[in-house]
Amino acid sequence: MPELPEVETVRRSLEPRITGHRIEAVDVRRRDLRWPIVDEFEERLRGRSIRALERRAKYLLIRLDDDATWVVHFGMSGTLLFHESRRERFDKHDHVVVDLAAGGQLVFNDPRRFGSMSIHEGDDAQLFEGVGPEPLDEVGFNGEYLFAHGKRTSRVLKDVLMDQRVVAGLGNIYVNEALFLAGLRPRRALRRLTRDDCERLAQSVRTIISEAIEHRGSSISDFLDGVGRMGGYQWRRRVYGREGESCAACGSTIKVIVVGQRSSFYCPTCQR
DNA sequence: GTAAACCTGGCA
DNA sequence: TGCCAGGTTTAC
Repeated sequence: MPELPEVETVRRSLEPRITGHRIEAVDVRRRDLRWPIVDEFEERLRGRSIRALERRAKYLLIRLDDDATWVVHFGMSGTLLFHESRRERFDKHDHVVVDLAAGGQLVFNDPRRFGSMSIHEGDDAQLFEGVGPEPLDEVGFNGEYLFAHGKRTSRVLKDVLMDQRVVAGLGNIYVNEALFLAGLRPRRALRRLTRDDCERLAQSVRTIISEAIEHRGSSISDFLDGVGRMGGYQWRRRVYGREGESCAACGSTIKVIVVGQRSSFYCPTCQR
């Protein structure tokens, strides 16, 4: 589910509701997520106040008043929902329940358990070691960066953009959409692109990610923000999940191929 | 590099 | 029943 725009949407929805609040109780109902929740998790959170909410790549970073960070990754199916009043009955996939002193409650739900949660001490450097630049950072991520990277790899565009070490936060939906906007096929080799191609591709990534954040992410099957609202970008998809439909730009039939084990949707006419 | 693995639910 | 899914790690 969540790529960068969805995580950012969760961050924005939760920020005004939980910033400054103190954590009163923590109930871990299931510890075997993608990485097991450590035994000390509850005691590290209990009594702390939430100082700020940030995001890096696809990680939600909940800053605590002791300078530790509560790190959340949503995997494919995770949600973190804020409830104004506490609940007592839980779904079988509600794995972590955090009660706030003011009366609210945060519930982490994740049917597939590809998500994870941990407490990180100190600064973020080691946490994000090897993670690529944010796509909206024009200094770290731009056409020249992609062009230079192309000199070091024979990989195809789809693989490169999906690689979190190259650029952080993109996933299958938005890589497909960015490649459509750039007019480039998923199987094109990065090393074969011109500087102009790379510039257009970097710009397309930024455009798609910005639009997706504006529209509060994509709810294709089950994404919800921090208060249970669906996103709106699913209505604006141009290729992802549209196999067999006609391209809005040219009318050709959208095709799907598998690249790097993931479905890649593209318009055979608009993308070359 | 490429594939298989993790896990559950929904749909053909 | 089998295949597919917004992700990431691990193992040939």
